[in-house]
Amino acid sequence: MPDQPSKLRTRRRTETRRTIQEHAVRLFTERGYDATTVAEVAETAGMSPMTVYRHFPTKEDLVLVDEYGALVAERILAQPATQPLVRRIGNALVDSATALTGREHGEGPSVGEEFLLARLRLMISTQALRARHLDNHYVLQQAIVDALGDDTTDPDTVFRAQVAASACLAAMHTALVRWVEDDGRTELPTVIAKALAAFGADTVGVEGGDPLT
Amino acid sequence: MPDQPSKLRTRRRTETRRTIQEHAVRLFTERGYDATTVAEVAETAGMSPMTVYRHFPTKEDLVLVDEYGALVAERILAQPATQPLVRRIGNALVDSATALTGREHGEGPSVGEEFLLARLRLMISTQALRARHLDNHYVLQQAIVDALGDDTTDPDTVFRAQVAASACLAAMHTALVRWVEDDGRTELPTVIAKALAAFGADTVGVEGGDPLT
DNA sequence: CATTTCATGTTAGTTACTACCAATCTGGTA
DNA sequence: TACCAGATTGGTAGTAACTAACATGAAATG
Repeated sequence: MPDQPSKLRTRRRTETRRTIQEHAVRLFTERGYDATTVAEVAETAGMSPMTVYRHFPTKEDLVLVDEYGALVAERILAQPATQPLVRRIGNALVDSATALTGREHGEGPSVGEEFLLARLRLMISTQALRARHLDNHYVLQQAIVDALGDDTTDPDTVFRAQVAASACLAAMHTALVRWVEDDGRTELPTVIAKALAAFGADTVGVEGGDPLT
Repeated sequence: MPDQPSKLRTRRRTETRRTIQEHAVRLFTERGYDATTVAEVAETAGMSPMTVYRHFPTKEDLVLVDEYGALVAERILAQPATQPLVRRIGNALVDSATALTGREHGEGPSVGEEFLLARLRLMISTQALRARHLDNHYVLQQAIVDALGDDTTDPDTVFRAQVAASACLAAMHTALVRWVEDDGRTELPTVIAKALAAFGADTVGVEGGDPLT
């Protein structure tokens, strides 16, 4: 039983995955998500529909790959537990976004970012995709709460963590939408920080906004 | 051409709607949502599948009826515009919940509330339903921003309103989950208020929590 | 080279949903 | 009462997203 099932096989595997996904996103963008069938995607990618289903369990998964979840959970752990909840979570979200869309100052969206933008455009404009994307946030929320590692015996503590996580994720999603509407011209971490600051400042009232703004 | 197409017709219409929905929720709860076909629901309700689809465009809509959206939008307008955003929205959410689950003090869940609980249990445990439910929040968010009626020319103001609305709705959703896990023993408005206070207090930091807690 | 494992293809089936047409029923009118 | 217009329902056929079961070719291991 090979722990690393032979480099060549896994390479081809991820290769075909990429191929399928790129063709899918392109077709969806051109003709619309609902108007494109999985069979058409398969044909364009030069394979049978079954193969597509083997790599992506549902049509939605052709667009919704979650590179984000693992990053966030990892960065939550890096935050000092002394900070207030929303700050720990917020920082982790901003850091993850930085890691995801790393670009040099002054540059425009990179190639990878253009792909991300295309996918997000689909996720926001298509009902089915938007719904599943928001549901992914729901499980990411659980991951964050777990990563926070606060006292899990006290239901009230858990509840507060859940509220903080869901609220932060919602703010981040709003930031994502704005980022897309701006075609990614502003840097993503900046927009997310702005969103978090906005809802933080408003919650406080008027007493001096966050310097992040 | 009768403007009010004869009371009796509309009455029967809403009647069959209720019938279908009750049978559907019961079957879904007993056998599971995915394991129950629309054809089975139709048969149980004593009608053809076509009729079910005439009354509910999708299987998901058999569970997801939104009595909440209109209430919230209406109550946003009732809030004084001097308050900070999250308070205006939060108050509207709590008030709407009160209106929705009005019960006398000391009572347990009413009949209507039991039905609501059953539907929410399905919405939370079933992927497809949970996703669509969260997506409904997404459109409710837009309704709230519109109802706030703040300066729509300044993109930053709109952005802040969107962030506040989405964060509040996320907090409310977390409250809903908790309410369901508690089988509705605590009163819903109380739980929602607690959630909003939690994320408000945490955002502020430590400087004196909200008296709502 | 033999064997086992994996990626792919084929076929047939289920189910949500749509389009279209026919039958039936209801509410009001001549 | 007889009748008409519109609304409600039913039936049939079709599309498309999946799933299960089996066969085949290529690749990795011994």
